[in-house]
Amino acid sequence: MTRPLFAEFATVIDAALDALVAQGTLPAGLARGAVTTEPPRDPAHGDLSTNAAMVLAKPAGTNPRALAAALIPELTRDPRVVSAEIAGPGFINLRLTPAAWLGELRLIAHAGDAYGRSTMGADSVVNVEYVSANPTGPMHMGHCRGAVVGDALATLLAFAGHRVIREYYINDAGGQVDVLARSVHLRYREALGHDVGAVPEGLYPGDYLVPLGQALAAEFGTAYADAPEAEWLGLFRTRAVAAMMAMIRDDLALLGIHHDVFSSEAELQAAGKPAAAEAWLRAHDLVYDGVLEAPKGKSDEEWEPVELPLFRSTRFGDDQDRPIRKSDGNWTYFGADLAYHFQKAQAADALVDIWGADHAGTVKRIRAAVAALTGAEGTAKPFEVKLVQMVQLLRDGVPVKMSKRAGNFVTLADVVREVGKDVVRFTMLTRKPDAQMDFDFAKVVEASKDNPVFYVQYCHARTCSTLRKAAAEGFVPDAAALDRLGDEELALIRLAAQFPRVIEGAAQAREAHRVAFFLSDLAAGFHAYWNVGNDRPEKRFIVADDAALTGARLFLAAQIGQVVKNGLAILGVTAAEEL
RNA sequence: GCGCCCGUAGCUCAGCAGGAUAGAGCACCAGAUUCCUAAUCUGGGGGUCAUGGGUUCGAAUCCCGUCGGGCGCACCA
Repeated sequence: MTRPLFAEFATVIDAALDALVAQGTLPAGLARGAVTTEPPRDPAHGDLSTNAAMVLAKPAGTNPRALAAALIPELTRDPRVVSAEIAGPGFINLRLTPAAWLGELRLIAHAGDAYGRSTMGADSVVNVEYVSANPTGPMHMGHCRGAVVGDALATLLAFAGHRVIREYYINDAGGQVDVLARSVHLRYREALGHDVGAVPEGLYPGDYLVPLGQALAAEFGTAYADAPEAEWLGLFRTRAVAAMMAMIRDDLALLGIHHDVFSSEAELQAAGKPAAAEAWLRAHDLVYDGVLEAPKGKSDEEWEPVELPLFRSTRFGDDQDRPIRKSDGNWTYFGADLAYHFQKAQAADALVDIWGADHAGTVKRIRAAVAALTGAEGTAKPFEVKLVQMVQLLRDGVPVKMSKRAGNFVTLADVVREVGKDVVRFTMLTRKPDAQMDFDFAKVVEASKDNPVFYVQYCHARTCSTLRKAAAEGFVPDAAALDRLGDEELALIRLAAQFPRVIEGAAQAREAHRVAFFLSDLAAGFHAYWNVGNDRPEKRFIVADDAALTGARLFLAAQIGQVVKNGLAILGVTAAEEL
């Protein structure tokens, strides 16, 4: 066998359905997309369960149980099937031979680091844009979750057979980076000995700009100290953004995150991309000059009706048409972002954006833009925005106070230094992204079974230590006597064998956290099996007077460790060999 | 006023493209541990899946309404 068991049986079921079609029992051409092959919720129901009869009964004009009855003789032809029975409303439950499961164990050993890899993605290109923090300062914890979620998703998609582009969009064209440039200029003058006093309201106060000011003072001397802004703004902006991006890359590297592509908004604009997009949209009557309505529910005292070039996002489900340029003629963030997404779409088959939840309000317009720009001929490129909720930092249950104004936010680098990359990454994936989460410094480093990070890593380390100890006693993993493995061991194999399914499901849903939850389950299963050995020494991995059984058990331990390792690799977490 | 996300056990959360008796951990209760595989273990109680309708053979899951919580609502990125 060269394919994971669940994938293998999906085709077995498919073939059985084909046989029914050939017999004339089942009409040809029925859509089988809803047919599933999965483990039953209750293990007592068997090893594999399919809903094929239930899903196809209606379109076939029959009832589920009758269809199931016809399907069963076909399914039991497979020598790996011990029994097939109809259950409940029309499920077919299959029991497989132990040998089938032992084969899966051999497959894990054979595939090694590639176990779970899928060709589902069919080499299609997915662009995952994540982080994209403004280049105005170091990464703080607000960016962290999106960074980890995006990075793990990118790895997951690659594992599932996609070609992945990891991309970072640098917002280096708006007013924020002018503010940055001014803030740096202040530090530059400060470095030259000018008395600058307190950092004025509206500029970035953080100390991280001090070294840059000093470097610029060393490089340019007093040349720009009293010069008008127009003479230095562009230069300082460029230098500041470059310095901030270097800092951000270093911060990301601490988490093991490396993007393939960094796209600059300023370069995009300089290359005329937004203008080209506007022209194209105007030609298709998707941009027009109009006046927005005053926002409802707000006082309209400050409201001034202005004619602006508006994108018809309402045609694609947005609540309001959106301006792509400001009244001063500059591009709005959206105007540039729209062109940016078009650019990304040209180099990819599908797009995923990872955004902070505070940007939820702009999802509709960008979705509309992608639909408009990529859907002109035929179907639009698949595009998803994944929102990531905020993280509340706690220290022993007490919220960590942060004030952006004072500049004393907790940086990502601080947190990684304190608790480590692996803890940060795994913890960020222990909750679905659209739920808020707490990150408690005390809890995430706790070495107990209550901490999933530890629990999963300990599982891997335990398999390693077992193999080390066994080796010292002269035992090695050996598949020769796998048939000595019993029900407890087979249960563990069944659990591990779900890994390929989990990968495909998670990739399809673009949800890397499912991998983390699966690993917790697998670790729980492994630890539970281990604990059986407490009371029953004959169930331990090393049974000193039975080399064949010990070899088989060690083989099992090695493969469980392998699956945990593969899962952790997707999450970007080190599979430590000892803790 | 509108939009988006959320509402599952006392607490923190899963629930896999609707599927079989809704799961896990914590907490709680009752036991176990002279054996070192104790970085504990076994067992147990506990849920009208916010709520009211609808679709379906079948709904925590899909649709609509209501209540409650969070976030966002012009040329700021």
